[in-house]
Amino acid sequence: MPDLAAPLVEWYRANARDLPWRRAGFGPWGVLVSEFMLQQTPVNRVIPHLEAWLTRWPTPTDLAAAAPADAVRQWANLGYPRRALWLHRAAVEIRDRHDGVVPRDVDALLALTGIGDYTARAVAVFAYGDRHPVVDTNTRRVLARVIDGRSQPGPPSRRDLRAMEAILPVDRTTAAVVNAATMELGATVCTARVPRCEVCPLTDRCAWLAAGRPDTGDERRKQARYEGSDRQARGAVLKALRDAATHAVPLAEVVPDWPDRLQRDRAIDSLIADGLAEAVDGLLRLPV
DNA sequence: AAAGCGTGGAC
DNA sequence: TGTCCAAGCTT
Repeated sequence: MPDLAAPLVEWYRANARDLPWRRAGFGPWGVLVSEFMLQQTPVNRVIPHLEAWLTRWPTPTDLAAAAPADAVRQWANLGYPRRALWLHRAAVEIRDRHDGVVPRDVDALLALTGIGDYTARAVAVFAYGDRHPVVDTNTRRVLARVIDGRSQPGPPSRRDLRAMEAILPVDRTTAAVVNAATMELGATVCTARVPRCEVCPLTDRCAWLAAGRPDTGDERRKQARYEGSDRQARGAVLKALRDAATHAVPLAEVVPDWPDRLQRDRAIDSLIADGLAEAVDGLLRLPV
C-alpha cells in the first residue's frame, strides 16, 4: 500500500478548518460533548449548540446535577434527542465511576452510555492524544475510494478499524493528525456527492480515481421516508414538550391536530418507552 | 444484525 | 417536489 500518512498530514496542516474542538486546551469534556452532538448532525449546526451547552454545563458533574429534561430541552432541534438523554446519563456515570473525570481508556469510554467505537476512540485520540484508529463515515468513504477503488463504503464493520490502523504511523501525535486529516478530507474534499478530486492530495495513489471514478453502487441501507412517518410524529410530540411553558401538557392537548391519532399515540408511547417522556396524572412531560 | 431513530440544507 | 446526506448508537 502506498504511504497515505505523509500527504494527509501535509494537506491537513494547510487546509484544516478552524473548529472549536480543535483549539488548544478545549478539554476532554468539550471533546466528548462535541462528539455526541456530531453523531449524525452536521458541523455547522453543532457549533452554536456546543458553545451554549458548555457554558451552561462546564463539567460532567454540572450536567449530572441537572434534570434529564433540562438536557433534552437544551438539545433543542439537534435531532436524535436520545443523544441528549445518553449524554446526561454518561455524565452521571463519569461522576459516579470516574470521579467526574472523562476517562481516557477506550474500554472505559465504551462502557459509557451512548459511546460506541467511533466516539470512544475519538475522545481517546483527540482529547488525550493516544494512538488508536478513529473511523467515521468520512474515513470509511476515503478508504473505500483510495484503497478499494469503490465510490461508496459498504456497511460499517470491524474491518474498518483494521484498515485505518494499517495506515497509521507509529508516532501517536502524528497518528492523531492522520486520523483527523482522513476525516477532514472526507468531509471537505472526498465528499459523498461531488468529490473535489482536483484538490485532493491523494490523486496519485487513489484506486478509485485510477479506475476512472466508477459508480460501484451504494451498499448502505436507504433511509426510510420521513414525511408521514412515526419518527416525524415523535419529533412533533417532543418539540411540543420542549416548548411547553408549563413543562407538562395534558395528554389530549399534545399535538392535537396531528392528522393520525393512532400514530400520535404510538409516538407518545414509544417516547415514554425510550425515557424521553413521562406520563403523570394525565399529563405528559420531559423526564424529571 | 438489521432496523429504528430527527432535523435541516443542498440539489 | 423528493431524495440524499450528515464526526453513530442501541437493541
